[in-house]
Amino acid sequence: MISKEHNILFAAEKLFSEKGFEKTSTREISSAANVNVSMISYYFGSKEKLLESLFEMRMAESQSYINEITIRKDINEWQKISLIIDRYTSRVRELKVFYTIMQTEQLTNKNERIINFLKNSKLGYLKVYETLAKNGFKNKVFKMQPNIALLHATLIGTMFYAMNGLPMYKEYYHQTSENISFDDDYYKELNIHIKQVLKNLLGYEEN
Amino acid sequence: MISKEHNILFAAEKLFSEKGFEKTSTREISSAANVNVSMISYYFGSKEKLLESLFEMRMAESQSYINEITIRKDINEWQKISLIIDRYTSRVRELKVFYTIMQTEQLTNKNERIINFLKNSKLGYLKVYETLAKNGFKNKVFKMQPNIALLHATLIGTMFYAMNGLPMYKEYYHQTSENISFDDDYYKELNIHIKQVLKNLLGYEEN
DNA sequence: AAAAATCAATCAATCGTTTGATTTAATATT
DNA sequence: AATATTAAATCAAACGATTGATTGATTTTT
Repeated sequence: MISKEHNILFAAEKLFSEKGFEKTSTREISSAANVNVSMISYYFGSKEKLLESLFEMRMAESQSYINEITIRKDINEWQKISLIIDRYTSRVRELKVFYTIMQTEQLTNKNERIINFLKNSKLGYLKVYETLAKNGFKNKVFKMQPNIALLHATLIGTMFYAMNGLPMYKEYYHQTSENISFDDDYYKELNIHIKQVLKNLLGYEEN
Repeated sequence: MISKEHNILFAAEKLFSEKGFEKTSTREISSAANVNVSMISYYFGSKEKLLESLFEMRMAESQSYINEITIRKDINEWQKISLIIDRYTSRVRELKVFYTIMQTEQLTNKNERIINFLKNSKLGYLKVYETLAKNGFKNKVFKMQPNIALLHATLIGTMFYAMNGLPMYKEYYHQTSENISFDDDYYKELNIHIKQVLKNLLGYEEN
């Protein structure tokens, strides 16, 4: 059984994603979560802190798998990057609602805690890519040393923009929004596309 | 002399970009534009329609230069794409405030007129890239025929994500936000980076 | 019997918008 | 050119609605 605290969190996540933080009222959240309005303040303190809690939860989840991959010694740097892309693609798809919120808040949010979540997350990724690219170059896996910030921008930018564009793309090809196999193919293609772009940027050639 | 109507429009654009549409009140807009609150309804009908007017203005501006480039016969397909990227990069930088709004509204806005502005804009770009890629392949300028939707996602996604990431990137390198030559270099690098990615995707090789 | 959870009701604040009066500008009439 | 008439622009004040949050009583759990 899921606690009321989690009900509020998940209901809020869904609504924030669909309508944005400001357009979502605490009354909407509470009725979607089947709790009294006052429960939001009771459990989280405020609507603002509810958003912070949401970020706290989702950001913590994503930290773990990166280290897991980077410390492996049985695969080379490209295979590590390839794995990170795989995990990230499926995670972004799985948590589409949250990543929509993240993108929005990245653009206008002034909350210090949230800004810090985003900053730390981004700097963490940059550090990982930098190390992998450097080691990969040293080990002759990669032939080039691209600008890591731009490489990251391309990776994340492509991922998010392709994700956001899917509904329109789907409509353009006269697909109903329920057709999930269309989505599967789309994300599969996206995954290959991103890897191809990164291969080119890093100068990686398969044997 | 600029009319009050324009004052409102530009004040709103700045505020929407900084705080988001919902967090910006009509009173803030009116005092930033040095007009009475009621002037918003008087000139635009409502706050919502003010946003629509803003989209109408900015979207109309961007349509023209694309056709201008595509119909040229003195340059090949890669040169056309290269030119479009140049124009788009400088435009996005110049109208950063508006494109921030555009990105936000793309994620949560439900207004039909705005959705249509965005849809038509995107479909227009896709059509242009599709034609250029096809003709370029036929004329042996390009060696590959990539997925246009994903190519577009990479182009736009990289551009926006790199743009949004600039302040953090700047802070990371201990640059003051007033240092514009840092920005110049950054956008120059970004421009080259995007072109490199597209060259790889299209299979274009310089002579 | 103490603590935690839940509730309906209410709070002040802020929101977008409208009102009706007033001023300014444009047009018509003498 | 001077005056009268109409239209456009501007304003302070107020509107009803909604917002996030809190209260203090009540129920449930420990």
